[in-house]
Amino acid sequence: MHTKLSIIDTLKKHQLSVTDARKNILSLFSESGNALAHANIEKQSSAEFDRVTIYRTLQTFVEKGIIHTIPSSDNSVKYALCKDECAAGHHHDDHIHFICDFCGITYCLDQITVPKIKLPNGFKATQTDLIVSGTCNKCEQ
Amino acid sequence: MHTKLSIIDTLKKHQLSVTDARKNILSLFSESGNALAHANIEKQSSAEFDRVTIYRTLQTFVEKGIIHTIPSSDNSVKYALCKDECAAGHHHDDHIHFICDFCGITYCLDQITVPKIKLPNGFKATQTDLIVSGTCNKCEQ
DNA sequence: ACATCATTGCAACTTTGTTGCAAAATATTT
DNA sequence: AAATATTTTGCAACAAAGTTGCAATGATGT
Repeated sequence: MHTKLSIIDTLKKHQLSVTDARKNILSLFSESGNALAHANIEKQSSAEFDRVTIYRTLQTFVEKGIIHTIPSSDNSVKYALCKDECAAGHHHDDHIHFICDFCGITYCLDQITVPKIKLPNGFKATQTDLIVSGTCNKCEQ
Repeated sequence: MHTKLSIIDTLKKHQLSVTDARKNILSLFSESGNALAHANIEKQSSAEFDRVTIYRTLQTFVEKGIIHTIPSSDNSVKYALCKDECAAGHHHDDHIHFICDFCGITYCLDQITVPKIKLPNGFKATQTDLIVSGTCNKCEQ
């Protein structure tokens, strides 16, 4: 097992200067545990930071390998914390994302890994995203 | 095997009135063969149809089961023709989508089906999207 | 504490998506 | 085939989402 890095240590580890916006937004992710969309962040850290700052912070975090994007069908990309093995430019988030149709929460199902897919000749995969949607364990009756 | 439906027959089959916009946009899909984003359609049928018409047409096609959406990480949902088994409200597009990082083309790899995923207790899947990105067979050297 | 470098907020803008309504086109009835 | 009913389209106006340049503020290392 590994020890959980503090917010500040995580930023320093990725050679980022420690600012209020970054500390705040990063802690939103670790507190929530699940994926967040830009809109979520804008509401939760309400009126604290400029929209532009949030855009740029998310962008920086993705570049540095702190968070990764999760594709979606409704024009609202979500972001979630990467596992520790992710480094700048090298994302290794081969787990499954589950989007609940009822509560809207996006879960990272770290336990389940994406099965290897055999592609047709000439196709080479660099990234694989598996997005499952349906009903989560809180919303089932 | 099944016989390929004409553009007009496809529209009628789904109880849609046959209009220029629908014929035109639907034929763009069957000619291209691959997935198209709203932006592609707006360019290809340039200045012919209002932006709003394209939005509404795509929405209608999705509702009727003529096309399906393909999630993406860059805030640009793409659309592709459904296989014939799709009906209104019931999409059965359990194939893999491949997005080429170089040419940007999104392929529907109909040959390969998405493997069944065992979810944690309490999670029920209604839809599964598998998006692979990398280099396609035209762009490899 | 100071100088340097990076980050933030503001303003202005572009792009993307939505809604209401009148005009035009399609479908339906006689 | 013409008249009516129903849908669809385009326009305008708007709302939301994302981008860029630049001055001011804040962080970092010596």
